Amino acid sequence: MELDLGCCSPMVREPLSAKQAARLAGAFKALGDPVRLRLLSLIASHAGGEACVCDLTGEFDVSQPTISHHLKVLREAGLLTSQRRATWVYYRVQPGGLAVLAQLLAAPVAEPVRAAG
Amino acid sequence: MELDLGCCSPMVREPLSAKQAARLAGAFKALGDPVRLRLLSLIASHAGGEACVCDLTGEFDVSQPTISHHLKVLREAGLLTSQRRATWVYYRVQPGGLAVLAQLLAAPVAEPVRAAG
DNA sequence: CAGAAAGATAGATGACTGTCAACATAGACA
DNA sequence: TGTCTATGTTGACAGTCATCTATCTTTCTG
Repeated sequence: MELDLGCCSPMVREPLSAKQAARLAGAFKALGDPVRLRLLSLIASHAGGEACVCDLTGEFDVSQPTISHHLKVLREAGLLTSQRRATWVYYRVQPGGLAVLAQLLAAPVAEPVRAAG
Repeated sequence: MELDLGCCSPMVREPLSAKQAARLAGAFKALGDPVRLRLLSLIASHAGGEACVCDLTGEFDVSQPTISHHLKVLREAGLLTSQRRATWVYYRVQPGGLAVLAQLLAAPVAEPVRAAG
């Protein structure tokens, strides 16, 4: 999944279409779990920008299969990529995945926004 | 709820604490529904930056109580505020609510990120 | 090939969530 | 006061999700 949204103007400028909303909601839902958020930030801030599962499981109170499940959710949401090297599987943040979401949340809400049209 | 996170450096710079992650996950979970995403963008992009429920219900295929429920979720996530004026209840985007999340997602992922510390 | 280690998958289960119909509440107005 | 309109709340139900244990696949090493 690529999180291609047609494009990416802030959602406070004009109403999202139902289709865009469905797509985006999937990505945000993936972020809507504390374990997954921490996984993401652990991976992103890890040396080299990548981490193997063995680097991650020790950080949580949940089982290895649960970690594996969450990684899969993040991968299918277009937020992570994985690569097997020898015995280990390395995850890294998908370039641009978070950026698309950040841009959509970017909000000039300080000033009144007029109706699109 | 105020979405006060201590602060707001990008989550790709250093690992989120479990506490921060729990707080943030609640906000992202609120965004993780297509109806709520559209509600948010409809309100934000509506004339005057606000909309009453009557402006919103017609845009969806779900019942009014369901819209009311979603608005409550967004309000409790710190993303919307509401104000009753006469018969109508007006919702507007909570200033800074989305901005906190956008900043957290802000990601210099193009360049390799080194381990924190 | 056997065994070990890393990670993924399958199936089960309890908790949560989105939805609706029915009812309750708040304000406007006769 | 009573009634109408706009919203919110409650209770129920079906579907989804996070989690676990058990098992499987892949890869390395004797």
